[in-house]
This record gives sequence, C-alpha cells and structure tokens, in this order.
Amino acid sequence: MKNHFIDRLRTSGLRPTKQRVEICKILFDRKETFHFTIDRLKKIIEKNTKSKISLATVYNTVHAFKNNGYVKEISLHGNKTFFDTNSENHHHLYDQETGDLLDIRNEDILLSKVPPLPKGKKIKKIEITISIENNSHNQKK
Amino acid sequence: MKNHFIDRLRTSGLRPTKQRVEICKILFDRKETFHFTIDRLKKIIEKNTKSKISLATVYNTVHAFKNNGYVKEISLHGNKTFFDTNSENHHHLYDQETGDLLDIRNEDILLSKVPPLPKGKKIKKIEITISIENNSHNQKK
DNA sequence: AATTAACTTATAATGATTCTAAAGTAGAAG
DNA sequence: CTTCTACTTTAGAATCATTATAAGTTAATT
Repeated sequence: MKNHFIDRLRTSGLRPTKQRVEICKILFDRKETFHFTIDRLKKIIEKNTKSKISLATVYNTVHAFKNNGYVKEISLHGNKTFFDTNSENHHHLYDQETGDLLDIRNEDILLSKVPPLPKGKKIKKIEITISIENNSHNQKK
Repeated sequence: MKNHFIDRLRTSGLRPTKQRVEICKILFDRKETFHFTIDRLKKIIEKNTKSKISLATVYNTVHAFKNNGYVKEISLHGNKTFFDTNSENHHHLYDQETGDLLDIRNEDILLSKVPPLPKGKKIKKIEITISIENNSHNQKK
C-alpha cells in the first residue's frame, strides 16, 4: 500500500509527493519485473491518473530512483534508454524483432571464465545481453 | 595501402570516394582494435586531412561499414553510440571512470550456461560487458 | 568529353534528454 | 493552524545526437 512507498521514498531522502507515489505504484506495485522507457512510463501515469504529468518530473524521479538503487538502467542499442525495476545483478534476453525484453534469472546463466583485469582494477558490474531471433532466420538449406 | 581499401569498398558496393578512403585509413590501417564515436572520428579525419568533412558523410559511411560488417556497434550506457573496428563476435571491458574500452579475447571468457529460450527463437548475438573500477572503491574496513 | 547515378555537403528537422525560471507544495517551526 | 523555507513540479526553451533534405559535385560508364 501507499505507506510502503512513502517509507521507501523517505529513506532515500525523497519527499513523497503525489507524483512520486504515483510513479512508485506503477513501478513497484507488481510481482514481475517491469521494463520501461521514460515516455512509456509517462503515458501509463497519465492514463492511470487521467491527468498530465511533466516529462521533467518523470525524468527526475526515475533518475532519483536509479541513484538510490531502486531501478537499473539497461544498455541496449537504439535511441531510447530502458530501465528495469529489477535492480539486482541480472541479465537479459532481448528480441529485437518484437522489442521484448526478458530477465534472465541468475541460476539460468553462468559465466565460468572472466578475463584478466588491468592492474589495480576490479569488477564493478557484468552485463550480459542475449539477443534472440526467430528460428526461421538463416535456415539451413 | 590505398588499393586494399578500394577493393574492400568495391566488393561492398561502395564507391571509393576520397572521404571513404580517408575513413578506411583511420579505421582499418592499424594493428589494434579501434573504438570510436562518430564525432571523435570526424575530428581525427579533419586533423589528418586538414580539411572539413560533413558530419552526414561520417554517419553515412560508418553505417555503410556497419551494414557490410566492417564495424560493430557497441551497447554502452550514455548518450553516444560507440563503434568497434573489431567486427568479430567478442566482448568488452569497460572502465567508466576513464572511459577506456578494451576488447576481451574470446579465449579469455566463457559462458558455460545459457537460459532456455522462448519457443521458436534462437540466439542471434551475445554481448557481455564487464565494467571495472579501481580497487580502492568499497574497500574492506 | 557527355551522361547519370551515386555521393558529399550544409543545413534543417527530429527526437531524446536536460535546463531554467516561475509557481506550487510538504514539512518544520512557531 | 499559519508562516516560512526549501524542495518540487511544471511548461517551455535549450541542447545534443542523429537523420532527412535538397542542391551541388564527382566517379564511372558511354
């Protein structure tokens, strides 16, 4: 419920405004991971509340959530930036044909060898994206 | 030398213009892999030739090379698109602090388990990016 | 050399993201 | 409960990367 989000915002130093709570509802009030772009999120908010929200507010709030570790930015080709409400370390299956983006569970993937790192450096993050396509592509003749 | 590039362009159906040959020299006349953004490439060309080149030409040519498999687009966070003259299947080490981007050789990395794919889909491409940072971050107390 | 399709160019258009400055609101203090 | 202040939201302008356009230029063919 609402209080849950308010606590979450407070502990991040964010004032629980009407807009932020509304965004929280959409992003975090769900079982499944949610992948979104800023403008899609904006459209959903406006449909849900039947009122306008400023684009800048959506950007600011999502970035605040990102900085506080509630959402994660995803690297994909293309012009728009995607975010993911699953901020744990995990990976993605991406279908460029349909635009579908699916989380890969940690137990479903295993990187068993990593390269030597430059002196004085350590791993900060590993991102694996597996792009998929229909079986019919490049079929054997 | 020059003829090498001209052949390479011809076999891709690209006319070997002055500008394209110049871009070829910068991209392919080197031992090491080269990672670049469009505007950095433009600056290098202008420095080398001491004359201007149109931004649109750089974009068009790099995209033509991409479509012909001479360069590869790299997914990284951030606003600018990076390209890589190593168009083989390979992966990257990325140091966000310095902006350094290094190729990982195929024998230095091993993905030993991949997730189940949706029905009728197959793997098209796998991209792994390992972000690194200085050892001094989050040091044990 | 003449012809033509491909190419380069400068500039305009677009689209995503960020900035700005003014008006609104949450929370603290009285 | 009112006042005050700092934080927020907002609309619109500004910016940045990229793509489109239309006019002039060039490579290759005759």
